[in-house]
Amino acid sequence: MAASQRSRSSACSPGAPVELDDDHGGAPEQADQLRRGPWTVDEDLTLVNYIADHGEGRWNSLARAAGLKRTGKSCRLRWLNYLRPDVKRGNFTADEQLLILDLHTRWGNRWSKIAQHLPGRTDNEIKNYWRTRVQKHAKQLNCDANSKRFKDAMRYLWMPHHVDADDDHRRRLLQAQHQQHAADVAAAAAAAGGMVTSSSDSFATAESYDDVGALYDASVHAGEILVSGGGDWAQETAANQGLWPAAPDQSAAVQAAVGGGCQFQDPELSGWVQGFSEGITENFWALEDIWKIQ
DNA sequence: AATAGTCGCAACCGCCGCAGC
DNA sequence: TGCTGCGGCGGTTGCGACTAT
Repeated sequence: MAASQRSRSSACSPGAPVELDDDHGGAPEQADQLRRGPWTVDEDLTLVNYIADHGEGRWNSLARAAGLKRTGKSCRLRWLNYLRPDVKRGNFTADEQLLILDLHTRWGNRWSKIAQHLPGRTDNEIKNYWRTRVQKHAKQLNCDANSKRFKDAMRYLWMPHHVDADDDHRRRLLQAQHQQHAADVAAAAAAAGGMVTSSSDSFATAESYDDVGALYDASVHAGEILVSGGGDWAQETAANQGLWPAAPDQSAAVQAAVGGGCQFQDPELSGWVQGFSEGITENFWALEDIWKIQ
């Protein structure tokens, strides 16, 4: 679990008591014993086991009752961002990236609101993704990540792969994600001595390819997965399906789309995107990921 | 092989709004 | 009405891992 992650060994090393400076950190009598910094495996297990037995919520009293020398706030954050069984880890899929782009256009930095539409993703993860990757590429392009121009370009680059993906491909993607997820849940359960169950993750119980597909379809219907969840780009994509070339490689896809009648709202975008695709996309992990899968 | 620079992300910080008293 | 405790949010930090030289 935590052992597989890079830990943050700061001046507040694990086990080092610190003074309480949290704004609502919990029991004052424990202020001189509170720990900060990276969580240990033992702490993770304690928290997971306690929540499995008693449920989550009331974080300060939970921290005390569980015997954790952490603030309630820290426990909540650790659980929500890392320990929850339904937390999905790994790279964002093309669908997720497009969705983030679309939702960010609507809501800006409302990360928690955006995260509500990406099952298994946390606001912290989406925020980190946006700040480290999206903004990096916007910087490379010398434009604002919030600008319409940048977002149009990103949608353009991702959309051909997005719409070319047929249902089987989507299901394979989803299956892979949830197999990993199920493995993570199983690992968590094993680490917790079998006390953790994947109660909220129906995908983890899927036994066959068709099960995953059915769950996927149901989730899309239920709005849990917003593959084409009402964003303008998605509607445009659906309307234009068939116009995109089935590209054998990344550069060919971009070239074909640029020269293939793609209509940009910004008349200058076509040439700009072409330059982008020639110079920068090799660093764009999302595209690599997409093509790797194909 | 050593060093410097960059990246990714877990964890922390500070603020806000709400509920209960 | 003001105080206190709490959950939640967005922004920021800092360090290990990775990459370039």
